[in-house]
Amino acid sequence: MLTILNSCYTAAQYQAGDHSNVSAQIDTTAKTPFNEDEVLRRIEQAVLDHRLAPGTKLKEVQLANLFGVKRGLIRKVLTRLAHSRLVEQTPNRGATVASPSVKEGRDLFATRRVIEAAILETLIAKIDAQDLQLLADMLQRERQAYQQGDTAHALALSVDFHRQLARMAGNSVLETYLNDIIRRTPLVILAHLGDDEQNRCRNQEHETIVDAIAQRDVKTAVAVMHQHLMQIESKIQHKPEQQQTDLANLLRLEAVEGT
Amino acid sequence: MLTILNSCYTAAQYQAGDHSNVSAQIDTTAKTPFNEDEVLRRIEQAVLDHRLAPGTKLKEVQLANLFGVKRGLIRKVLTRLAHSRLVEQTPNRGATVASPSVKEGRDLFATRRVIEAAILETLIAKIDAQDLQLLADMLQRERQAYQQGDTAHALALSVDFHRQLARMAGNSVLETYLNDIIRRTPLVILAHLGDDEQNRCRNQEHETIVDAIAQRDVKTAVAVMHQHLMQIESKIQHKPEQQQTDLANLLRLEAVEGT
DNA sequence: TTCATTAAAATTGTCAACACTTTGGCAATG
DNA sequence: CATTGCCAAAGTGTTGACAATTTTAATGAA
Repeated sequence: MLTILNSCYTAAQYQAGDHSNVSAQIDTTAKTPFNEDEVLRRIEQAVLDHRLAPGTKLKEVQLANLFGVKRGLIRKVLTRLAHSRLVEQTPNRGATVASPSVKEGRDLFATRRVIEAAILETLIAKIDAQDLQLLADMLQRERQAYQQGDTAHALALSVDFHRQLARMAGNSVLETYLNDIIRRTPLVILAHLGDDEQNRCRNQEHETIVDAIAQRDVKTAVAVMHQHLMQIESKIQHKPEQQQTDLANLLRLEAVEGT
Repeated sequence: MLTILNSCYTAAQYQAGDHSNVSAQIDTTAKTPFNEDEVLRRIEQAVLDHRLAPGTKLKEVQLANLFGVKRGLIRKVLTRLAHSRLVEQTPNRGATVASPSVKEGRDLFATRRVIEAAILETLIAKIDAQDLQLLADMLQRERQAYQQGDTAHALALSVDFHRQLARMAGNSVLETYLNDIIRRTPLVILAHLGDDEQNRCRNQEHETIVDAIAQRDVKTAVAVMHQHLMQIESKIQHKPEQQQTDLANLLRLEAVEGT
């Protein structure tokens, strides 16, 4: 299982249509019967980690080989991804990683401010000491990751922070919407900001938000959150050209760290 | 095409599994090659019109026969409906019309208040005379439908009003979310309120909201909208038993009015 | 009756094979 | 040299047949 995913084959082989080599390796070694949800999760994660660039073509057979699953399964996954707007599907022309417009990016951020504000308001009205402690612990870990320079981990924890607020607020619809927005945000950032360090959540601001929550100060919490998100949103404007990424490398990499 | 849909066969025939009769009728007369979107739209519309009760079983072959399409297409439609939470799918056990819990109903309404407020705020900042006139026209038609006692039409127009505000606001994400909520609301109402006249938008309040918009009075508009939604939300509490509805009748009916 | 047990029927899930559409290159044409 | 028409290759879309699972019905024992 690890063998497959560590084994080396060039991207050229995929793109030239030379799949025989790959298929062989996967067919023989593939002891991991990825299921639908698992495949979905991995592609989503690749987007979340800024490893899948907007515009990347997602071919059904290529993905099927890569994961060692039937094409039908990939088809279902692509449809689901399309529904959450992570990929765009065009009839007879297949699927590509979505490339949100500047307008869509702004709408997304504007809506995010509204949703996060609602989450804070709901959360502050009901949060208890235990949850506050949990948040404090998360911040601790996040700070640590930043200090150790583990950017990838820090990014993941930073996303988790926002998700955790939503979960604690206890409104399943708000939570779903926030998760939807979070999944789509990396594509906006990649398409219109570039993958800078700057364009990420700052730990400092997360701490300020938790302080305000602890004080039950809705106004401050919302204001800081607003500013926090604006920091990134305000930079959305220009659109550098998009590079076609090497699918195999990206997904392979991720597959290694998984079980 | 109309022939099929007007022709009479009892619900018992479906539920007893005697599909041969139905299939014959549809196979011979079916000149309407419903496509995926059309099938989806009709089922959604049936929910929106309070014609499909929560908990109704949706069998693949039954639907396929009813619409005169392949099972594969129905399968895709059901998946899409499941994604927007209008139906619930359980592996190997098929799909049923969703039956949202009281908790989910409350979350839905709470979120709706947030979204509609954001829409009003955005809209008031940019609305022009032309759009205001359009809203006035819509209200006019809505009032008329109420006065003529055409409840079904009034309900449809009432929903349109909320949708139109979202469209005019110009934030595609907010619009999508509101539409999502609107689609799911009838199920909550049916499951926990019953199909009373009372549990619907009041035209009067829509007029008040438009007045506030015209005055660019965000605070009032949001307050009235809040109250408007609360009126319905506050009643969600008890849950009468659910009747299993006769699918054929409902969808047939709808099919007749369509093109 | 009530509860297991089992067989049959109904329903959902999967897949390989085929059909259809798009893409890209090449040659002929103007 | 640009344009058009054509063909093969690469992709995507569909379907009928079969596999797997759940539901229903029937049977029999306690």
